[in-house]
Amino acid sequence: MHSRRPATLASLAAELGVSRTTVSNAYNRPDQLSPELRRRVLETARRLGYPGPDPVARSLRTRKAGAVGLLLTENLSYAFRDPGAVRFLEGLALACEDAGQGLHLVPVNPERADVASVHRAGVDGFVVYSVPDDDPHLAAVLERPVPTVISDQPDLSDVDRVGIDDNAAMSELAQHLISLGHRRVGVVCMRLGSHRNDDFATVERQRNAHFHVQRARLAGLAGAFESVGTAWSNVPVVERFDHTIAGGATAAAQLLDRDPQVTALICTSDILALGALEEARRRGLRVPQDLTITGFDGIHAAVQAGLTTVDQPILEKGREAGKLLLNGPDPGRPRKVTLATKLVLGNTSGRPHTAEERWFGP
Amino acid sequence: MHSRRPATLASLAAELGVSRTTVSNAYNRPDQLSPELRRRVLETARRLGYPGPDPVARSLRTRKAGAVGLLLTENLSYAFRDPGAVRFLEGLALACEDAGQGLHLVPVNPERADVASVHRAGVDGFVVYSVPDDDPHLAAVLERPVPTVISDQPDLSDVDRVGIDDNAAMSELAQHLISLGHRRVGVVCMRLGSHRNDDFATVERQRNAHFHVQRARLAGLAGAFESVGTAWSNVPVVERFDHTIAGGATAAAQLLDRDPQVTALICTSDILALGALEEARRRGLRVPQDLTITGFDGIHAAVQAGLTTVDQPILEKGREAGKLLLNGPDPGRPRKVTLATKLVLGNTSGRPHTAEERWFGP
DNA sequence: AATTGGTTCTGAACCGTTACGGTCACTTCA
DNA sequence: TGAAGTGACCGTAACGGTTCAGAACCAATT
Repeated sequence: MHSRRPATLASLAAELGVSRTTVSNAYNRPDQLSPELRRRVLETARRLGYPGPDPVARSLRTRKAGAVGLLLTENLSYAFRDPGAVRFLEGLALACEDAGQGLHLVPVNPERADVASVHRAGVDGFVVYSVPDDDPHLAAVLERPVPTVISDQPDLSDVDRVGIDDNAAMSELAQHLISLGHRRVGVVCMRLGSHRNDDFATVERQRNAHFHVQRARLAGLAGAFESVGTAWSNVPVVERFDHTIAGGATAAAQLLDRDPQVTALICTSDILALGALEEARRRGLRVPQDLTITGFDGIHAAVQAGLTTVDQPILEKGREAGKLLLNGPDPGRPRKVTLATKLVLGNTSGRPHTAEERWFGP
Repeated sequence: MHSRRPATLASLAAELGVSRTTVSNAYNRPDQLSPELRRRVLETARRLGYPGPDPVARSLRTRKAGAVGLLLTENLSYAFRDPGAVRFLEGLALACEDAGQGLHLVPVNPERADVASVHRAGVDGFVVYSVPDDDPHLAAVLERPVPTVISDQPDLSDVDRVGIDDNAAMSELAQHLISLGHRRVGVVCMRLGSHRNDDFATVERQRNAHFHVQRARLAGLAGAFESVGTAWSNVPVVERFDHTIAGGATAAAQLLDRDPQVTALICTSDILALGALEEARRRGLRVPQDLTITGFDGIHAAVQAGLTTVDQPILEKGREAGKLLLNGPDPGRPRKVTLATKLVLGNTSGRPHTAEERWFGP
């Protein structure tokens, strides 16, 4: 009984001797028929096991699905594994529940370029979160005749976008480190391309990164440090494909092995920074006395750990993206929303050792 | 251009002078037409801005939506706020991505009984997670002619279910406490009904709780303690409607104010237990020397905090629910999957003070 | 010459609904 | 008393596809 669809609106109408329109109205516009007839319709429906108008057929006719699609470049389950993604989704969910809209997570296989899932999603619009510039799924989304809002990346000129000023935010963080006296630093960043490169990233690779956000953050760092005379090409930048604490730890290790003289490890995400903290502890390096470590994002665990980081309003980003998609009556000009960030000074950043201290102790 | 639908399969066919079938085949069954014609179809599609077959129309015809619906009783955003829910969803997402299915989160307003969102969701089946026995949304789901799997609660005899043995698991935890010597205990539990009662719960209220899981856990406790002579009606049970750490803290306070002699605080969730820990710290009570505190669930933060708790495989529950829904060719008999739990002995449980210790110190 | 088999394409039915523009009987009001 | 209104219901035409049983054609076999 729970798996057959015995009755349709038409068969119900036939049984009752009324038109399909009337049955439809019984469900959707109670004021269009007499209470008595409506009662009879509903009662007969119950008797025949008619579950009410089919949602898909209704969607086809009304041209609305009652749901927004979410595309992210990782596996579907990543959405629930990464604290940042979870926070973004919470915000998006808030916008959806306000509007009574469902949230349809599109399954993506990052391995194969299987765009079919994008074509199969019955949604009224898409929110795209943090995908690479050249993601084929994104291209598929943009081909669909529904509104789209991109968050974080990429920044396409003719598509709505909500994000932060990654360059400026990272630059501000860099200024902080510079003012503390750091000149010789290392960087741990997230993936810069679609293929795995768990290694150092050349300046060229940084410039050509397929991820707008990482590109902007690195550029912010580069600009700040260049301006005080640190040649960026000498700054080691290690990349990690997987965004995990363990990855941050091994990246930090790789960096410290290459140049034990660095006084600060700048990570482009909190997750990576938490890994770096682990590695520092493992090596017996005191933070921040022996090594400064910074993150980016302002996730809960990082703030709790006292990390110096950039707090960005991830939840609001999700909510804003949802609002833009749902409330916006689709104006002509693409909308660009840039939210504010805040530098959070934790206890993982401090003055580097002076040369003397380095040799003779503080 | 991104918001109009200029072309349809039919108009494309007309333009090309072929039948609609052929165009459809070009997308869905490439082997059914010559490569040359297919190329022409696809190229003309691009020229006309045809985005490919409409997903909703396709769903109507094929009778499959390519997505599973998720119903939970709280606001949509709660799914991303509660660590347990997030973990469950991660598991469910794993099952979905394996099957290439989308995940459609149904927006629910716990205030109004707005069942329409359930009727509007175009999905091939539902997973229902932890809703009360009498939830109207659940009733609406069961009326829909699609398969359904319920996780945790409620346990309806004719619906697939995946869960744990809450009664036995809690009983095992109780045995542990009993063997340590605890006889005078207090309990903090989650909501037992649909209306708010942030207060003590009578035995009757416990028995009639609309949440199967809470009912079973309390019953497990009651059984164990009754069997060693502790009259359950004397055991104070405090209920909290909102599942938050802050709620756990105030509940613990309420309990300790009522009976400062309790030697253990048993919480039916880790979140509540983390709150209880906070309150104990606030009062200067040492855990476990002065007070034993236990949780339930085995979420990350709890294990990290060294909480004595019951570890339940939340992720596997989600994944199993998804698999049941997606792989199962709908056998006649409803399937019941019960996963194993594991008692985790942390450092928040210990022997209670003896009478002498209580008065004269250990 | 008739049969067989394979490829390529088509016609028509069907999926289950809602939007739109009526009709019809029955007041109401001047 | 006739015109205008109102409430209740209906017929038709989409909505945009997929599917299945053939038709048409051609080459190869009997």
